[in-house]
Amino acid sequence: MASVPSNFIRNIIQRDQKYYKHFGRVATRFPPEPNGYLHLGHAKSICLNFGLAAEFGGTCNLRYDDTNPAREELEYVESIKADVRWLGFDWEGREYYASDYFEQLYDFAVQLIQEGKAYVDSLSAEEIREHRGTLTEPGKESPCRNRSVEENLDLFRRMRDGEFEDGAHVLRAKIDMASGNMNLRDPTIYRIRKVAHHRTGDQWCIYPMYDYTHCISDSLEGITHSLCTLEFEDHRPLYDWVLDELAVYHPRQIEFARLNLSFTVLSKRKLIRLVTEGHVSGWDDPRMPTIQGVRRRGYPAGAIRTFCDRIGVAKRDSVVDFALLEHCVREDLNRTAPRVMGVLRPLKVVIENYPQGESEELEAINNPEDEGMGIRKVPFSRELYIEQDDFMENPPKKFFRLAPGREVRLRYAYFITCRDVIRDENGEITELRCTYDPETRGGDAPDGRKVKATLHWVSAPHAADAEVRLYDRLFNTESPGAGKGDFIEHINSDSLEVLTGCKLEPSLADAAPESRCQFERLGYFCADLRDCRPDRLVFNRTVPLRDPWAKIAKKKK
RNA sequence: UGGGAGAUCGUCCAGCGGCAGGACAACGGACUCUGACUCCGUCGACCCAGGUUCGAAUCCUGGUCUCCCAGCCA
Repeated sequence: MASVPSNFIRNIIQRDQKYYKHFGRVATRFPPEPNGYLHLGHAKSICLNFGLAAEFGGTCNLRYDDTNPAREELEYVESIKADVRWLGFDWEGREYYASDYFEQLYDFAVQLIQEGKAYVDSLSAEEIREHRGTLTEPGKESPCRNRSVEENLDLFRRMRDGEFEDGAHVLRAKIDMASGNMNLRDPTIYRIRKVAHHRTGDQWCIYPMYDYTHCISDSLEGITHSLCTLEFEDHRPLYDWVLDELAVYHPRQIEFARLNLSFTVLSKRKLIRLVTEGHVSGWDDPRMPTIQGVRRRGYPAGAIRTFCDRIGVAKRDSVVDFALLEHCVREDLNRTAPRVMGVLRPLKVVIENYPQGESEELEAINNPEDEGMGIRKVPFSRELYIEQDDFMENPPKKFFRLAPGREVRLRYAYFITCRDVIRDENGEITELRCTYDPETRGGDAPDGRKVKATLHWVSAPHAADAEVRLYDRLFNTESPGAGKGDFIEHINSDSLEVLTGCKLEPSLADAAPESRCQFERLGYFCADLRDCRPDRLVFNRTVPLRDPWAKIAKKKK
C-alpha cells in the first residue's frame, strides 16, 4: 500500500500548527452551491477538506453557498448531503448556509458604506460592463461612485425594502477601477433579485455576491484554511480586502488545481448537456462521473477516497489517467467483492456421460483474498452454460481454453473434454457435447495431470436469468473537452451494451440492489440500484478484470 | 499586448543546495483451480539559455510555453 505523499497544503497546515497559528486549531469547509449534483471533482475537494481536518484534529463544515436563489433548489441540498455522507464523511451537525448569514452580511455592507468603502451604483449592467475597461485598459469610474454616505445608506436600505426593480441598483465595493485585477474594479457585492430563496423565502430581495459572501462566511465560521480551486486565485485579493476593511477574523485562502480526468468531462455545463440532450439516461447514469453515477456503476466509496489520496494536490493543471481510478476500484473490490459465476454470452454444454436428471452441489470459495467470507454451494448438472468466448473451433497458438478434443477445468467442478460441436442450419454453433472425468470432482486430477485453462460455468436448470449492462468509458478520446469542435462528437457509441439472457449462478437470484460481486474471470458487477428486482435481475459492469488475453486477441485482429 | 498562476518519467504526485523517488500505464518474467490477484524485473523525466556554488530540479537573471480573469454566476 503506497503511503500518501505530502502536498503543499498539508505542508502549510503543518507549519501553521507547529507555530501555533490559530492556537493550533484547523478548520476547513466544503462549500458547494446547491445548483447541481456532485461529481468526482467535488469528491477531490470533499476528501481534501474533510481529510485534512481529520488528520490535524480539526473540523470540516458543510456550508452551502446559496446566494443565488435563481439557480438553487432544495433538491440539490438534499442530494449533496446524501453524496457527502455516502462518500463516508460526517460534518457532525455543522451544516451551515450562507443564507443564514444574510442579516450579518447586510450589516457588514452597511458598515462598508458608512466607512465610504462601498456605494450604490445605478448604472445598468450594460453600462457597468462598459465602464469596467478591458484586460489591457483601465476602467472608468461610475458617476455614482462619489455619492454621499447618507444617500448610499438610504438607497441600500430601500433596495432591501424592495422599492426598486431588479437591476435598478447594485452595491459595489469602492476599490480601484484601474487595477490590473478585474476583480478589484469596484466589484458588485449586492444585487436586487426579486426571487424567492429556497430557505429564506421572500424575506430578501437583495442577495450578496459570492466574493463578498464567501470570505465573511469563512470568517464567521472561524475557518482557518479556506481551500478552493485555481480560478479563484485572482479573487484572493478581494477576499483579503473585504476582511481587512471589515477588520474581522481572517482565514487564509489557498488554491489548488481542480481535477481533470481523461475520457470524461467534469464541468457542470457539459454534464448538464449530457443529461438534457439525452446522451445518458440521467444524472445517475452509470457512465456519468457524478457521485450518483459512479455509485450506481458500483464504484465503492472507499475506492474513490483512495483515488483522491493518490492523485495528490498541486497547483498545476493536469489530467489524471482514468486508468488510475479503475485501478483503485479494482483494488478495493478485489478485497471486498464476493466471487460468483455468471455467463454473459451463454454457450450450451451437454456432459454426455453425466447422468440424466441428476445434480450435485460443489463447494466454491467466496473470496480467495478473504477467508472470512466463507464458502458456498454451487449446483452442477448434465447441462451447463459456458462463455462463448471460452470455446474456439480452430484455436490460435495462445488460446488455451476449450477446443475440440481439448480438456479444461470447470471451476470448482470437473475436468471436461470437448467431443463434438453441434450447429444449426446456418452453421452457427449451438451446443458442445463434452464428457467429464468423475475422478476430478472439485477440480483436481488424482493422477496429477494439468489443464491449461479453468472456465466459469453455470448449471442450466439452476441458472437465474439476468440482464447485464456492459459500460465502457463515455468518451473515446482522452480529452473530450479540449480543442475546437463539440465534445459531444467524442461520445463513445459503444459505451453501453445491454445483454439479456445472461445466466447467473442461483445464489444471485436474490441479489440486493447495489450489492457488488466479481463475476469470475469477467469483472466486477453490481446489482442495479434502480432496476434490479428478484423477478428481473439487472447487473451493471463496474469494471472488467484486467485481461491480457483480450489484448492479445485484439492485436491479432 | 494588463493582472494572476504553473512548467519534474507517457500520466499524476514527491523533492525545498548534496545519489531525482513513488503510484498508474506500458513491457518482460514467476506464481496460479479466475489469462484475475500477488511477487520480481525493465523502460522512462527536471521547459530553454546563462549565472552563483565544491555541488542546482531547488538560488539569481533572461527567455519560451500553458492555464485563469473583462457575470448584477459560483
